[in-house]
Amino acid sequence: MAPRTRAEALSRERIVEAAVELLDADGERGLTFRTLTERLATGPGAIYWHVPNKGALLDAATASVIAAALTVDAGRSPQDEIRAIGLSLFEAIESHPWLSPQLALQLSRSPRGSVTPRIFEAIGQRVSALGIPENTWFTATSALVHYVFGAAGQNAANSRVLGPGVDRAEFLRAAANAWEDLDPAEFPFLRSIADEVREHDDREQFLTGIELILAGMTGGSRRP
Amino acid sequence: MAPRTRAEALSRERIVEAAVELLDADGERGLTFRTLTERLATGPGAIYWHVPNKGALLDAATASVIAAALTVDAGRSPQDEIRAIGLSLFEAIESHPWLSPQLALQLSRSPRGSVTPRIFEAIGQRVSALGIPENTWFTATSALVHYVFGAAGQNAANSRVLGPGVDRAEFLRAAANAWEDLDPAEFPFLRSIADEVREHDDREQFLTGIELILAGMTGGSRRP
DNA sequence: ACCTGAACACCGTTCAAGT
DNA sequence: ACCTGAACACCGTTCAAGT
Repeated sequence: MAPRTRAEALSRERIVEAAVELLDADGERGLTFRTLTERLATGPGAIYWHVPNKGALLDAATASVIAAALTVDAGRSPQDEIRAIGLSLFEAIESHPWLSPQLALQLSRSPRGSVTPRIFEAIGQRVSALGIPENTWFTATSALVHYVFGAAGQNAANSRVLGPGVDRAEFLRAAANAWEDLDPAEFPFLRSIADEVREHDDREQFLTGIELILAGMTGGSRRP
Repeated sequence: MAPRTRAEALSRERIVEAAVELLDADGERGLTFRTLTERLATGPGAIYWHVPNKGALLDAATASVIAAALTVDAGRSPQDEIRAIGLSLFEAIESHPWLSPQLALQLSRSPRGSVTPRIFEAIGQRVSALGIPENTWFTATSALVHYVFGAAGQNAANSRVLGPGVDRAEFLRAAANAWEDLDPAEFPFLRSIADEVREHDDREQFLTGIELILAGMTGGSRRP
């Protein structure tokens, strides 16, 4: 993490880029105005000239990573593209775990922050191509987006715990073992699925969840 | 927010209780060791005697609110109880918006933090009573939990933006109007659902999403 | 217009000292 | 065993001053 000598002039893009690198390297706590100024070989005042505050900087970092994740190849069906977008977001959050709480905050802020609207738009376009009634589009899209965020968030949290040194299979095994040791009276369900936890594949499970929602949307019964 | 004279001795419970009150009143930034010591009429050292650090305090506050939300009356079917638990969590997060990012963090931490396992257990018990194949329980439960968290998180964010003074209908109207003004080429979907956004009911939409997943689980086709 | 860097207010946490 | 409160290291942000 050697401080870089200032070749080019400072710019909003260079600041955001450096912020993403710091976040990727050390998580939320890796990004402070001290680490940032050191990395960019400048002072805090210079950064405040380009960015109004730290929140805006986090927003910009989030937007730049998500925008890249939302561009996926054309698929052979809307369903395929929904799977592709979901998986792309899933992987983006997996490799940038700091995105998860950030997205949770972004989710609101009305339609101001451009991130959530873009995700809604990307998935909604495919939902509207599924051939389901127009008055179900909004709800169906919301369900998909919420599921993706929830699932990806959990996964991000896992990969955060894992860290660089920890083996994934090892981690799952330990978690499953811990669940098996829980009080049978209080946690019968967790004990019953411990075996499955040990062997499951995150990505596959994520996609199966999308499948559940797609099945409910296109084939399932509607609520009375 | 008058500082309370110290009647009873300090205890972990009294500290957690005060923390929840401060969080409810002013969100995450409302809880600092200064506001907490002022409220409890004591010094920081006294709090550190009962609680190891701020993270643990937030965990305890989360656990206390979630535990209350997870106790629901017996329903007439597993589906009914799943709806009841989902709605109860939804409402808990709605009235304690600080729960949302906190849950996102809690989600991982292996099975250590007791919160996520309890939610999994509560929903999983009902899923296992649905009569679907045992090897689908884990994935189905995960999908439900992730959906609940994602949806509730969005709603929490909304209610955070709303604040005490802002009208809900007003807020939705403004959001819908903003979406209608977006570039038609870039955001055709958001424009098309603006009307629906204006009139939708959060709680109903949330439950319909649960219905989608339930339908996918019990009736829908499975992925080839 | 863009950058410098000292200074400010505030935060979580520690710890020697009291009872 | 439980509490006090001054002190420490660190944080985001400001702003007068430079170029």
